[in-house]
Amino acid sequence: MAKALTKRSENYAQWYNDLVIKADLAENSAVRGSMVIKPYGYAIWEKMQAQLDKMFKETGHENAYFPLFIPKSYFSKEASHVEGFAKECAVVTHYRLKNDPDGKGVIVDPDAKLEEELIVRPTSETIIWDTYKNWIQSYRDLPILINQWANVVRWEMRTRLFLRTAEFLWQEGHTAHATRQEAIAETQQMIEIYAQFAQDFMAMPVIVGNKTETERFAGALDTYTIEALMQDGKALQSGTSHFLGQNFAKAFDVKFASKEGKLEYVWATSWGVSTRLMGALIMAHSDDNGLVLPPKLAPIQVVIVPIYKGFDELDNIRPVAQKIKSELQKVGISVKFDDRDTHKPGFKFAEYELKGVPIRLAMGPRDFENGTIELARRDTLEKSTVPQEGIVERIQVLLDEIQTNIYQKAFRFREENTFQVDTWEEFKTQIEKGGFILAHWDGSSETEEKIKNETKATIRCIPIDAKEEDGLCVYSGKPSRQRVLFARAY
RNA sequence: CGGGGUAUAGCGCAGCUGGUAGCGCGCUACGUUCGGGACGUAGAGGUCGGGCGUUCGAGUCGCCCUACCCCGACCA
Repeated sequence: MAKALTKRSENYAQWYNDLVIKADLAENSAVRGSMVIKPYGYAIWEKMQAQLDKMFKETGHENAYFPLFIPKSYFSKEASHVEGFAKECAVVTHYRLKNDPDGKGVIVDPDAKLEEELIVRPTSETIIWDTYKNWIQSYRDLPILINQWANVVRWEMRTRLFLRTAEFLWQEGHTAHATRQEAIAETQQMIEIYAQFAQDFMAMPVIVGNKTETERFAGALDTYTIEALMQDGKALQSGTSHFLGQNFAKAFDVKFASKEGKLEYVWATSWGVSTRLMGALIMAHSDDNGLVLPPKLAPIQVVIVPIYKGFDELDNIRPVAQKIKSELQKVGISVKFDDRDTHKPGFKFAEYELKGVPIRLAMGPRDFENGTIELARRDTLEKSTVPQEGIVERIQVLLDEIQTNIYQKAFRFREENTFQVDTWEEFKTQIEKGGFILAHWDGSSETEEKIKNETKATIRCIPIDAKEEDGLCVYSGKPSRQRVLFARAY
């Protein structure tokens, strides 16, 4: 009872915060805006990482690592890029401390000032393109398909655990190509990988589309995004893939000799997802009892809780539980047998619900007598008593079923909260209620800006699968050829 | 950066018109419990964010810092 969560209906933001803390995913640190990711939260991130890393490697990418610090001057090479990040950079100006001559503590040694300040990377395009310059001379050196797993720092004004933190973990892919076409194909391939990951592993449906010019990545010619709808009706940008054109190649003078012997600038892409995905995962599925994790990303897929009075009963149960555990492990299912004597079953039930473990097995004396076991699924909270015989197959099937079920639940939610809107009045009313709005837009940044100012809604993306359809802009009444996706966003 | 708030035990909080700090949870020990967050008994734990001032006396009053939180502004 002490751990009761705030209800989603009472205060969604508070619910989210409570959940992150109480499910032991992360906590605020002593440093403003920077979080400590706790072991259980990190375990989920590791599962995400492992799967994404596999998908990147399957598509020919390799991992590398570039420096945390970037010379300040690099940021002045690509104008729009620096403009996008300048206001949120941490800057290293000195390299040494010394004892405060006036008393206690330490001070920054004024004699240890750096010739050129170093920027803690907010993203690595600049240092990577400066490096690629030395790697690329000929078309034979292309493509370069590199990813790095790293931390980055963006000095955000306001932060929220996982969703926006001053320091966060991510991967950033940076590729170099001989042709425009190939770079665009790469950009599209990676957004599709993100979409596939979101849907198949996070059980979270996403809309794939292009950002408008104003919402684009600083320095990109085109930005693809996956947009997910959270339970409170707000959108969460969950991954982006950028076609950078020749902007960075020109800024860092990266040219190659083509087959025809001509010197040409390289074509670039970059793409990334971050620990923000944790926020997406939490908000997409969880309920007032706690986390609901898709089996494919759950650090513990099955937990076995023994119920007993006295150690003789536990001694009966233990071998049966151990046997089930090892049989499940043999087929690749992660299992925890929680035989802690320090907590009662009811406590454990509540705890694993809070932590979103997809399947809970409970076995007591009654089950021991009858050759049964109690099986509870987290997504529906349904309990049933089933025979121990065939439990492995049953669980294998059920894990898949849960994975599918929570995807479908999220998908249904999105469908029920996506609205086609054709008038400005309707738009203003609907945006207050939340959800995705599909509406016509005249394609101008001015209109986009005005809509944002009046409603706080932004164009999340221009969906790539949008069908052509003549219509009138919901704001300006000017002609439009397709609907775009509006929402209020995180 | 604007507006609002908070700072007292590990966490959440109370402490009125000033008199030397308390509650719940958690923690430790022992016992009884154990099929949905157990109970009893006994304990441990606090320079009251920092500084200065008023006062015989400050968690409490005044001033000044600092940090954090919320709402806005900002945010590939």
